[in-house]
Amino acid sequence: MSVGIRHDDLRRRNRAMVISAVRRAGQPSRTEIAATTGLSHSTISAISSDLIQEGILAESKPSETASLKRGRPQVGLALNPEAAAVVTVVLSLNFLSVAVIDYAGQVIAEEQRRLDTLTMERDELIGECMAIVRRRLEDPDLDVGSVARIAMGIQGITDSHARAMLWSPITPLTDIPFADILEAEFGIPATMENDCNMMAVALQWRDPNRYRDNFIAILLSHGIGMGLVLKGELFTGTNSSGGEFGHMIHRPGGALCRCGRRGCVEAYAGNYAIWRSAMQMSEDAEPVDVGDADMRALAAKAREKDGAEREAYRRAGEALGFGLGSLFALIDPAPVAMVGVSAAAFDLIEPALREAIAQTAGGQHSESISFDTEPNELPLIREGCAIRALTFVDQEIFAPGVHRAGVGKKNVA
Amino acid sequence: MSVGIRHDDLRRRNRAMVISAVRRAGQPSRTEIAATTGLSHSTISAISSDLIQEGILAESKPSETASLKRGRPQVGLALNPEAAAVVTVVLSLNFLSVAVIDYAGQVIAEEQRRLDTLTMERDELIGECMAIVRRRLEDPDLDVGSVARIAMGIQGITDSHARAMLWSPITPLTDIPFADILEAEFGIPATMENDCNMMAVALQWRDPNRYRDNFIAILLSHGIGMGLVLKGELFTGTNSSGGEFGHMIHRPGGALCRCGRRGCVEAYAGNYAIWRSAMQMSEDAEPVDVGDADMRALAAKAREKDGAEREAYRRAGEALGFGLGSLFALIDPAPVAMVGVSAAAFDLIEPALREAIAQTAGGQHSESISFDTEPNELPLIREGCAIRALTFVDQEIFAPGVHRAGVGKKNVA
DNA sequence: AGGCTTTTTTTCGAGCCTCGAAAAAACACT
DNA sequence: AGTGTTTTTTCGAGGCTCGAAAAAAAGCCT
Repeated sequence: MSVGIRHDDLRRRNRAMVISAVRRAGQPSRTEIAATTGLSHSTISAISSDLIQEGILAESKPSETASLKRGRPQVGLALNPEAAAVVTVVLSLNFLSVAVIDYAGQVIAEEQRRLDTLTMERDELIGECMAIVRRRLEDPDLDVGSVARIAMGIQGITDSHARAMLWSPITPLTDIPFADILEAEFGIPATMENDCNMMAVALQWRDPNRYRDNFIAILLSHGIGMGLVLKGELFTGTNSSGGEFGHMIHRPGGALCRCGRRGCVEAYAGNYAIWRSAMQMSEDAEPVDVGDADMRALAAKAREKDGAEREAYRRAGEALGFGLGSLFALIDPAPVAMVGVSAAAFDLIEPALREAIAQTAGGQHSESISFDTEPNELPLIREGCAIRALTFVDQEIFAPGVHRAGVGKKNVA
Repeated sequence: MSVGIRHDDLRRRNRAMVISAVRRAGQPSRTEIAATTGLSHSTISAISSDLIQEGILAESKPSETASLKRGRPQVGLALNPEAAAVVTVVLSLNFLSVAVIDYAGQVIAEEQRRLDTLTMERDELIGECMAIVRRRLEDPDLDVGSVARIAMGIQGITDSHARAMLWSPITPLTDIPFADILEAEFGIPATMENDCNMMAVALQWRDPNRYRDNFIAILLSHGIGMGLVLKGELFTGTNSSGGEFGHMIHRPGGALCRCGRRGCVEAYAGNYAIWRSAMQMSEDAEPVDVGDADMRALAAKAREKDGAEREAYRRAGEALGFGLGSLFALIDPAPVAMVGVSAAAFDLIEPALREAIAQTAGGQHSESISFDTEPNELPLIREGCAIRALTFVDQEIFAPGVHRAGVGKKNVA
C-alpha cells in the first residue's frame, strides 16, 4: 500500500508544521507553536532555531498585549519576507493580472492589462502572458532568484495535475499547458489552477471558522463554476479540476447550454441564461456574452417590478437549488459562498433556490446550509493563487524530503 | 493546523504498515515486505520479530515456487488466525446474518435468520440482533475474549461516525444506535456501517486493480444506493453515510419517490419504480415492495418483447445515466460496479444509460467508464464488514498510539 | 561429501529525532 | 536589588531507522 515512514520524514513534516503554524498565526511565540502543534518546547526550539538560521523565519516583536504580563516576554516568530517570493497570474475574460508577492504574503508589485481574450490567437495569448510575467521579473527591485513559484489561475477547466488549461470560456483555444510553458520560459516551478478552486482556497484562508472542513464556493458569472472543499481538502476530479457543478443536469433535454449540451444548471443560471430568459428568448437561443453592467441593470429591473426579469432570476434560483440539492444528497449540506456578479443579485435568486432545495434530499438538513455572497471574484482568485504558491514553497522547498535546502543554501542572511 | 508527529507515532505507523502488507499479500517474506513498504530490511526484521512474539504474526511455509531458487529460502509471514476474531452482522430486508471471522479472514462460524423486519417493533428488532450475536459469542469453540470488533451493516442511511442507523428501507423504525447498543451489550467495540459503503470496501479488496483509487458501487435493488471511493478512500458525507445517489434529482417535480419527494433517480430506477412503470401505473402510485423473483420475471418479459416492461427499464437506464452524468461532472468518470437484483437486468438498462451519459458533461471521457455487474449484494456486504473490522483491529489494537498491546499482552503464545 | 555461491535474515553501531527536566534568560512587581 | 513568573534553551536519555557486515540456510558443482 502506501509507503512506510522513514526517519528523515519526521523532521521534514515537523518543519513544515512549524512553518505552517507561523503562516497561520502571523507572529506566534515558540510556546504558542508548541501548543498548536502538540510538539514539545524543545523540539520547537530546535526547529525554529534552524529555520531562523536558514533565513526562513525571523524573530520579531512579541504581540503587543504580552507586555502587560509578567515573566519573560514572548518572542514573536514571523516569516522572513525576503526568504522567497511568488508570482500570481490571473487570466480572466479580457483581463490579465499579475502580482509579485513576498514570502510573508505582501504584494510587492503588480500589473494589469486589458486584452481581447476571445479573439486572440494561441501564440498571441501565450505571448502576452509570458511578456507580463517577464516584465515583473525584470523589475530591478526584485531579486529574480528568490522567485520560487508561479501560480496561474484561469476561468475554465484545468487538468487534475494543475499543469494545463483544458478548456475555458474566455477563449476558443483549448489545451494550453501553461504550467509547462511558464516553467520552460522562466525556469521557475509553475502551476495552472482553476479559478473556483482558488476562490475556495482563499475563503478557507480568510475565514477558517466558517470555511473549515466542508464548504462550497460557487461562481455565478457568465458560466457557473464550483470549488469544493471536503474534509478540509480541496476536492478535484481525477482527470480534470473537477467540480463541474454548472454542468450537472437540471432538466434532461432542457435549455441549450454554452457547452453544447442541454439542461445543464448553467443553461438556467449562467449570466447568458438569465439574460436569455429575461429577454424572453427561446431556450435554444445561442448563448451571448452579457456585460457586468447589463447584468446589474437587469437585476435592478427585476427588483423594481414583477415580470420576465424576475422570473428569469427565479428560474436561475430553481436550477441552482435543485443542483445544490443533488450535490447535498451526495456530500451532505455545507456552507456556500456565492461569488461573482450575479451574487450581487442573490436576493432575487435565494427564495426560489431555498424552495427548490427544500424539495430535495439535501434539504432535510437545511439548517446547516447558509449562504454568503461576494460580488468580486478577482481578488479571491489572486489570493488563492498566492496562498497556493506560498504553501508550496513552505512544504516543498523549505521542508524538503532530502535535507537539501538546509545547510548550504541561505537565501537571505 | 493538524498535529505534529511524535516520535512514538513512527513505530506505530510502521507496525500498521507491516500488518497491512501481510494482510494484503497473504504470505510475504520479510524481503517482500521491505520492498513494498520501502523500509529497510533491519526495520522489517525488528518489527516482525516483535509482532511474532506478540502472537500477531506467525511464520509459515515460504511460497512454493521459492523452493526452485538458490539461496536461503524465504520464510513466509502470515497473520495468526488466533490473534483475534471479529463478528459481522448484516441486516437486510427480512434477513439477518451473522458471521464470526478469525484474524486471518476465515469464516469460522455463521448463522442466518429470516425475520419480518418491516413489521417488527423496535425492541423486537434490536432483541433479535442481540440474540443472534449472543448465540455466536456463546459458542464453546470460540474464545470470546479474542473477539475484538463487531461490524454491522445495514441497508439505509447511517451517521457519519458509523454509530447509528438513521433511516432504512427495511423498517419503519429510525435512529437506532446499533453500535452503542452492541457495545453496551457485549463490551466489544462496534460500528454501524452502510451497506453500499461496505460493498465498495469489498470490491476494493477483491479487485484492487480495477477498483483502486476512484470507483463507484451502485446497489440496484428496491432502492438505489451508492458507495463511493475517491482517492482510494471511502467517501462519506459530513452528517450521514452520504452518497445518496438515489436521491439526486433526475426530473424536478417528477415521479413520486419512496422518500416522499419527487423526481429522484430512485423514483425511476428503483425496483418499485421499474415495476410501477412496467405495470403502466401512475408515477404518483405509492411505491410497493417487489420480490426478487417478480423482478427477474419482469426482466425476462422485457427481453422477450418490446413493450411497457422494456420501456420501464429504458427509463431506469435514462435516470441512472443522467444521475451518473451529473456525478461524473463533479468527480470525473470512474469504474462502476452495479450490484443487486436489477444488476442482472443491466443488459436492459445499459443502452439507455449510455445514451443518457453521452448527453452529459461526464460523458466526454466515456472511455474511462466501464460497468461491471454482480447480482448478489449480500456476500459483498459481509465481506466489506469483515475487512472493515479486521482493518480496525490491525490499526487500532495491534498498532496503538500508546505502546499498550506490546510486552504484557500476549493473546496467543 | 565438502566447499562455493546465492539469497534471506539478523545483528550491531551510528546517526537522528523527540522528549522531559533542569537551567538560563528576560521581564514585572515589590 | 531581590523575588516571582513566564519563556526559551540546554542537556542527557531513550527510541527509531539505516547501512554494513555477519550469520543462516539453502542449491550447485566438483
